[in-house]
Amino acid sequence: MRVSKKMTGSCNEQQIDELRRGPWTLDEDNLLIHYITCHGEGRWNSLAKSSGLKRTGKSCRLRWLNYLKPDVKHGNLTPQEQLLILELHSKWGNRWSKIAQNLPGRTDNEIKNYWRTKVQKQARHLKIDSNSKVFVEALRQFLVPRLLEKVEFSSSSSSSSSSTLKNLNSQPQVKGKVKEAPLENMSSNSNIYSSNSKRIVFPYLAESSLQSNAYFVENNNFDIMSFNHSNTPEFRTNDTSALEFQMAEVDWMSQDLVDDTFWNMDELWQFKK
DNA sequence: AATTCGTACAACCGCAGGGGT
DNA sequence: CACCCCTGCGGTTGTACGAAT
Repeated sequence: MRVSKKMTGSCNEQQIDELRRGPWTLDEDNLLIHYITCHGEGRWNSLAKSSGLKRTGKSCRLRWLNYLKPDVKHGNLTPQEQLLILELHSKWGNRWSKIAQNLPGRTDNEIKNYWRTKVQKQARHLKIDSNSKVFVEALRQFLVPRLLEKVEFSSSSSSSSSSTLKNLNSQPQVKGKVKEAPLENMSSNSNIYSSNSKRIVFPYLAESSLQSNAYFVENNNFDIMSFNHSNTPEFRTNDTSALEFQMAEVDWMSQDLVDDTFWNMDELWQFKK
């Protein structure tokens, strides 16, 4: 494989000829890990040259940040993380790196892939533009409640302690405009699930119901204060009347959707039985 | 069993912005 | 100020793999 001259930065012709592309081998991974362990990360172009890797600095950086770095989480996104992505995407759009900063251990690339393969897939299925208000409403009305129930389900089944989801109706409810969530609590340097009772408010969700919604992260669990999606005033707007029609047209329990883990209702129905 | 199709995800690409000279 | 280099971001592509036919 050849690498175009444009992408190589300061490489000369001979170096370009030698550069490798495509999937990383185990040896290359080990070499990169070893080099960064000894010399630290950064200065990727010089790292690429000094390490002996026949890769561009860009490629080394990407491989390290997205895959090899020790604190990178691998595996499926939890329902909590999915909710957070939906929430943050509704606020910031395709600002993947910014979103990733609030999901410790998750990379922008992973979140971007998740959005494209799982969320946009549903938009295609519904024949809705994934950036449209209509699709945001669809997520709000159909996906978010399911994810919330998944969170509840996983919490109640995985923990016997009182740290599971709790109805916090006895807590003072947030009235009016919901305050911006203290997202700094979820910075990349802190584990959002590890601190005790850090309050996280999802304004996107809050806006979707007459009563505001607040979630408490406590001992690895989200606590639902309230989620009253049936009272969504926006659903009475002109914009969403079209959505109602489309929702009626789409079989949300079709095999295609059910098979998808993102929307899989199997466990939910099992839970409800 | 062979082929086609769809999905997930790793990797690449172009571009913009910042810092140094 | 202009230029160069480096870094990071977001969009896109390539490919491995499992499911469906």
